[in-house]
Amino acid sequence: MSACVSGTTPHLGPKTKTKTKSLSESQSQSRQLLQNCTNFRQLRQIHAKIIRAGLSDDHQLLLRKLLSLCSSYGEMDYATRLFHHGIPVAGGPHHTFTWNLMIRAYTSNARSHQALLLFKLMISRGIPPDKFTFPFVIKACLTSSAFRLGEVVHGLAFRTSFSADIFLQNNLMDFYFESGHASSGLRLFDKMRVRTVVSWTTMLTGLLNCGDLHAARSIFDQMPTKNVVSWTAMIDGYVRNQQPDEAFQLFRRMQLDNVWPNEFTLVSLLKACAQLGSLKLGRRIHDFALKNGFKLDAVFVGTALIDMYSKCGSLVDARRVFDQMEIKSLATWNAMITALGVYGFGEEALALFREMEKMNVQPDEITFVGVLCACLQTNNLSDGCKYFEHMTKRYGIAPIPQHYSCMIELYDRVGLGMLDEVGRLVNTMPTKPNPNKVRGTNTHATANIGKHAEDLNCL
DNA sequence: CTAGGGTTAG
Repeated sequence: MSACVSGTTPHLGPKTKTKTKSLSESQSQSRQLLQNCTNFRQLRQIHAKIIRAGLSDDHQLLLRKLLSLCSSYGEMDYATRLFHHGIPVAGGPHHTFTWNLMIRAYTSNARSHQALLLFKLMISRGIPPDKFTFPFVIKACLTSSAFRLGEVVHGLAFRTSFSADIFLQNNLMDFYFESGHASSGLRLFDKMRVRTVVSWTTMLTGLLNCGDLHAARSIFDQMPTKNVVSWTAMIDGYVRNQQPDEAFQLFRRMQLDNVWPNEFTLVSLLKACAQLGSLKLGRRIHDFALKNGFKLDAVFVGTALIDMYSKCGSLVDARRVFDQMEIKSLATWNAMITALGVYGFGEEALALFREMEKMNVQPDEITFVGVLCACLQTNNLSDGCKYFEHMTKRYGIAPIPQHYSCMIELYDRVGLGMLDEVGRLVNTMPTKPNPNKVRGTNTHATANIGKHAEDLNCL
């Protein structure tokens, strides 16, 4: 199979028609091929074939298929060129779909700025937006923090009949809450004539994110129907407010309501176990997850388990879960490295970090909190300095207060007579250290670690 | 003809 597709500039091919095959025939063939397309390489081959075969008037359909595939492969540069070559300049109402598709594609590929530019172009070209356009654009405003523009778009939609659309209203509520204008979000919610469970849950999480647990609970109690997302949002609200008992109470009520938990629910409950330091409860959740077919490779659950075990005093179980996970995320590595460091296995933590590097997983600042903590555990000042430099020079990661705390503590313990070095380090800090926080990086339930000392001997 | 939203780790 030839991998080489001529040229990198995509377009939708010659205007002249082929004589060998009927157009509808080759078009349905291309459609079939696109249906089974699994990667970008294949896509380019199919695209080349489409160009060779020529296209009928109905080529918008193939264009859309190509565009949505590009979007799912993250190939937005290719999609952009395809779009601008393939979209008719004049445009008409039936092309709105294609523009919407592109706007959404940019946003879901972290290019919401381009999504907004395209929306402006769409308006200036006179392509009429429809009820799908506005929610997509509001989403783009949210992810690119374009608050003023969001307000303008809201106003624009308000002058159309689309402002009554429930999706747009939910989106706008979310937008106002997320950009710190809770009162606007609240007003919108109050004015809504029809509300879905999503409207209520958006309201609920909006209030939780403002830190208003009471108002959130009141909304929760007023909800006409609740689903697993609403229950989980409320449970997680209690966890975030350090009320694990309340979280579990709610979980029991949820089960009485015959609502089945999902991965999100389990993650929240595991966080609650960690707060309680209850290994017993944590193991029960773990058993529950295994019995009910929740995969550890659903990375979030696996990582939450590692964190729970480590905070509840069982490093062995944490390590076991880690080793069982075939798919690991950056957070998974971070959780395990941090756990080893906290338990005093500094060498093992550093070994794991090197293994992570070998697997080409890019570390972040949290990774280095774990790494520097590990150096602190082994009182190894030279390692600490080495990794501190490794972090800033090799990875270009800017130090955060916890890094400085670790380093200062290290100098303090090991580097007697190195006061000059400490002073130099402090002077490079963007913000001055908070003495109360110097030892505050360890959130583990330290009291439990002693109780499970036998676990440590197994390592 | 075909689309869209709300809860996730350290």
